Amino acid sequence: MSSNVRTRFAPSPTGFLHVGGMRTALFAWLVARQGKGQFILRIEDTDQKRKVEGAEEHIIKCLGWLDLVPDEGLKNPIRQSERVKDGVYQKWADKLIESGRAYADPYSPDEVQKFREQAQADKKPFLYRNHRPENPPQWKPGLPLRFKSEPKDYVTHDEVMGDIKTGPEVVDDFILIKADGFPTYNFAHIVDDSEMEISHVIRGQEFIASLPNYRNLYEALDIEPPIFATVPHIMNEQGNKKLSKRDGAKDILDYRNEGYLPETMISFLATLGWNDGTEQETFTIDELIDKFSLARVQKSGARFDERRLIWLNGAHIRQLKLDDLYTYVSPHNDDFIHGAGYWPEAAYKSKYDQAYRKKVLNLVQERLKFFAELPELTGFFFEDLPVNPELISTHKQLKKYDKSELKKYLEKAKASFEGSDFSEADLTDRLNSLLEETGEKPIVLFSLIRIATTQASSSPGLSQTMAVLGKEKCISRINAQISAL
RNA sequence: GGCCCCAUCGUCUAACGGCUAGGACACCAGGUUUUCAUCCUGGCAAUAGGGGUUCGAUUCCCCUUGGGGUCACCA
Repeated sequence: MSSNVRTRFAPSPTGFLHVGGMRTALFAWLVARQGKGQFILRIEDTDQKRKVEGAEEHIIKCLGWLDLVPDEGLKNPIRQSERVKDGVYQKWADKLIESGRAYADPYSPDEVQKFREQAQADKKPFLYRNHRPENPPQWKPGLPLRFKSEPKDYVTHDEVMGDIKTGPEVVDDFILIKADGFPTYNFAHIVDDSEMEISHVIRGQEFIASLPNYRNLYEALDIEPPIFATVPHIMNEQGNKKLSKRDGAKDILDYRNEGYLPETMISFLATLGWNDGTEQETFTIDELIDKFSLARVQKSGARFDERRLIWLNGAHIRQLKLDDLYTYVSPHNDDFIHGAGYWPEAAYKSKYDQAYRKKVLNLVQERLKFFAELPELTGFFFEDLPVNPELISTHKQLKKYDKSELKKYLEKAKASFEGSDFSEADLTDRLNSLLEETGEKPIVLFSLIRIATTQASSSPGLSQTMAVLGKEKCISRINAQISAL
């Protein structure tokens, strides 16, 4: 066996990928990179019934988004269904039949189900081998082929979980080849991992109970087992079950579509159940290649807390250069952004140019948590929002004021702004003078002007915002507010 | 029910058997002369319970409790 590090991501194409699956892929990719080995994508499509159209393309797209590019299996995906056609699994199955380690299962699914229900009624785990037929028929296609196990004690080492001790009671005769001729996962992955010289099998916790069965099959097949690494599940927000699609887990591409950065997702996934022992909170992909280790992966499941993801993305966005941020939020040719990109539609009307949009973006960069928030944050920069009386009637200070008084202040402000060149500095000066003139507190006067000029519940700094909006818009909006009072 | 795994603030987590159990998210308060946000400062908040071993236990052992996984012709 080669000592080369080779890891694989082996999803079944049954739907979209969520953070749990994506994290497993990331860990496998990291182990391959840091071992200077290969990362292989293998599509486990042996269940014809559960196969979902487009799922394979989706998986590749997800890997591409995070730049976890497979060294093998990308251009010509390795599909188990095709290996079935090539007779790969049959060849190994024949070996087992010859050596007496596989036999035909003569029972119908209903009969097996009865055994299972009996075991359940007796409050005992179901073991098929308790019903192992004495003289099984000659195996032929159309019958399930079962592994003839040789139950025994095992101590199985797992890179994450440590040594797992099990007794013979967990080793059973499982199905190798189904009646439809396709191999089960339990059989196919072992054959494939061996033929593809996979060194580390990194997968979710749901497989840990099967490890003794796999050990038994490895022995029967005379295959040296790979290194096992069992990664605990990511739990849902309530923490009571593993994160699942059924349970509302989001498609990983939804995060891309909502405007999360790939580097955010990488750092988030890596630190969900792993840390390097220091107080470092975020990691670049290069730091992860350098520092990641399976041994430091948490043994218990971590809950998925989207708030941390949101915070992390905001932090990454703030660090972006303006031009890079602009590229991210603008329309590109990708299949997921159309028309105005993340901008409000109005941002692409002819009167707004790139320079204007960049000025706007610069003002909202520090408050942007994900790109999909952009229309809400910037709408008023591109179109006049209708006067919203509630902004004043619910304002904790302004609601105490008489409308005629507010009108008076707005008239004064307008008069001052008429003479402004609308540079940020001049506007700041004028706003401060207005404060002295009226003797009002900033919270009152500035809130009033902010509401009049934006009609939004919050905005960037007032003089900055006004400078970007320009004189014409500000004056006309103040007029609109005055007549609405 | 059998088997396996797990157990530190609300959440993610740190702590060769040895400081007042540390950090981050979230939340709360104050500051950065408008709001929101950013940034800064401070605050709240945890070793599931019980036995051992030890001078000393978050750490090692046992029991209990709790949580998760698994017991498919799904992966």
